[in-house]
Amino acid sequence: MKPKISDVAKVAGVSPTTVSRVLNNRGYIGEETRKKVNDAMKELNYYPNDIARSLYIKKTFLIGVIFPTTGNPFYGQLIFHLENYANSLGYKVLLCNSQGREDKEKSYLHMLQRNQVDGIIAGAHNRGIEEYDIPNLPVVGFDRYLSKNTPVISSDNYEGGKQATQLLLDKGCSKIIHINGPIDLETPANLRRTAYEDVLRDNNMLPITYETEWANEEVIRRLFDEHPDCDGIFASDDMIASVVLREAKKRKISTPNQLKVIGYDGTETIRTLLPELSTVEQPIKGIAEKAVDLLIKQIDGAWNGDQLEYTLPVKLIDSETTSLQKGEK
Amino acid sequence: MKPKISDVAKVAGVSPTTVSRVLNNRGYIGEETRKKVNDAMKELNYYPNDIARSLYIKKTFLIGVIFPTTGNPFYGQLIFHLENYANSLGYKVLLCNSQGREDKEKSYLHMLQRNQVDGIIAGAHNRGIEEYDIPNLPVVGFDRYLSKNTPVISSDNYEGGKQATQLLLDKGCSKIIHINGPIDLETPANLRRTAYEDVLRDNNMLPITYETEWANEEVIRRLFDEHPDCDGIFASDDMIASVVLREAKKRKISTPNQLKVIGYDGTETIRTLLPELSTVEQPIKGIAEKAVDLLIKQIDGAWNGDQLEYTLPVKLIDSETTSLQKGEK
DNA sequence: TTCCACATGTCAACCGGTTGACATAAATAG
DNA sequence: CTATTTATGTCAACCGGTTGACATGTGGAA
Repeated sequence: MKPKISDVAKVAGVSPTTVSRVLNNRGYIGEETRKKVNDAMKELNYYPNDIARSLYIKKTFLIGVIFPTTGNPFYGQLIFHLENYANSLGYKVLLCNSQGREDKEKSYLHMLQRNQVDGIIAGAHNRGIEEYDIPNLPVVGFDRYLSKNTPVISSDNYEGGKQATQLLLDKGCSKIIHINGPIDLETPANLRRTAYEDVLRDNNMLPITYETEWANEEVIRRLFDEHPDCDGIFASDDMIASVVLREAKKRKISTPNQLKVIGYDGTETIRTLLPELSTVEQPIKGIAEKAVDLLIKQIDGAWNGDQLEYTLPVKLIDSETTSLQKGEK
Repeated sequence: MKPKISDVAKVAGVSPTTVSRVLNNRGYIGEETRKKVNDAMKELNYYPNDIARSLYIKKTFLIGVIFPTTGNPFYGQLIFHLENYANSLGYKVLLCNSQGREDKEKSYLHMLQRNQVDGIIAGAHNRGIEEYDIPNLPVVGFDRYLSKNTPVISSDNYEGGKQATQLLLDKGCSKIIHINGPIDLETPANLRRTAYEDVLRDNNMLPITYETEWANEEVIRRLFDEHPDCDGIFASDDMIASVVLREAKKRKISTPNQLKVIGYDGTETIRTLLPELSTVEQPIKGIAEKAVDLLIKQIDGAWNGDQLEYTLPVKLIDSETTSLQKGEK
């Protein structure tokens, strides 16, 4: 059986209360006693039962993290930073892969409540769920409006969309098409599209947007079929951009000569595997830290609740797929 | 304050014990009573406190998962499947990104014990830690020997290494170099290297292996500098392979004509971003499910402990970077 | 000498749900 | 009409650590 406080007390020759005092640094403790207790803990390989502790103090130091899947490099990296930063602040992460499925997300939400998590960070690409309005449960959203009172962290989607579109224009594209996720998702990421449309209209060009949930080849083939004269594509994520590049290659459309492509996200994985892809890099680490900070502020009751949206700057990466070719304007 | 069992009992007009009976389906319960209780729970938005429950039943349904980082597509995907499958069996996942750092891994190990996890799944690329020999704590390793009694899941590393090397040979390569992780890590993944060396020696060729912890450009540049006549590279993971491809391109070495390259892992991410890369695909989902099954078997005391190594089959993907070019033999 | 900071012990309540023992009563079966 | 099954209540112990109240005893300062 696992040793408990009373076992440690017995070995150390002190009372259980004293052990608890050592554990929590409360009251007066003599140096030798502290040593005896610590030695006993080591000898018994004792680790305090945090479950019991949590029950009494009504705090678990657990945070639930709900995202579509760690398998996607963007979320994988975001979750890495979330966990890493949370850990450095003494919090632990309960992982939930919702796969964008409403039913899974709901059941995770219940599970997290049963497990008495101190707070939840939930992320983009899930359909609307009203149930995030949980009394006394701090929540932070990423690129996603969860309820009227939950703060949302995003990168500067409008600015990113604007810069990406403007870059294609500057590099001489005359027919620019945008590929985005489904617009019915209520997410700040839609601002990328808004920015794209604004920039095009400002330049008297017609915005055309294709919608696709994932990096769906079929949609991209359709795009090429319907717009053979397209010479610039702004994809709302790098995976989609890479499929675009591939399809262009298949059709002997040269990049960047005939077609310029820019993606979105700029994960380390993409920067390693596909450094030639121009993209808009999101500050993933910054997003993660902001989200955790904000959540813990809520947990500690130190959040005044006035600012609901937090926007972090993006960085344009002008790489080979948008290079200005000689001979072009 | 959060409602508790006694609050539910009050609203439903029954005793706390009856509520518990409904919750756990124990003893006799009348249909109307069950309904009254369920209604009361809904009305109060009641979720049983699993912390309290765990304390009594001495079981948390938590499993700790320790891997270098969810940011890497391979681990990200593996962890996705681990969580997903564990979830389907009623278990929850506590996420730990060790970053391959021994100190972090140790502190995670202690954290997990304090949190009373039912078991731990830990993965490759961490240096040796003796402390995995924890009495009464089920552990499963992935591609990593944790202690003499912990079972290890791996894909068939020897077969994978053999097939990869053989493929390069079959496609006509005459000087094949291998790039691997540090050999001092005690992992079954070293069998990839063993297989490579065996195959080369069987063909009277000299095995040459470069070691690198990560996808390190410098090592790869050195390889090209020192062996300009190399015409086949077997990289022990796809990230490294992609850096090889890039360096080759930089040096105007054409792939696959002058140089054939094959990687290892075959994650979805790589298959999407770099489908031209030949690789050895690991059965990630299968690995995850086997690991969870084995862990839960241990937890349930249903593991006899006789078989310590579990090997799953790999799949060779012969794509463009190893294509046989016309004109070559 | 007196008082107070320091050090430790004893005891019991508490966190919220689980479980077994036992009591009671209605419905159903033999 | 009795025996059994079904349905529910009361009560208390328990899981393991936390905390406050209170007692006791030491040594040093005033």
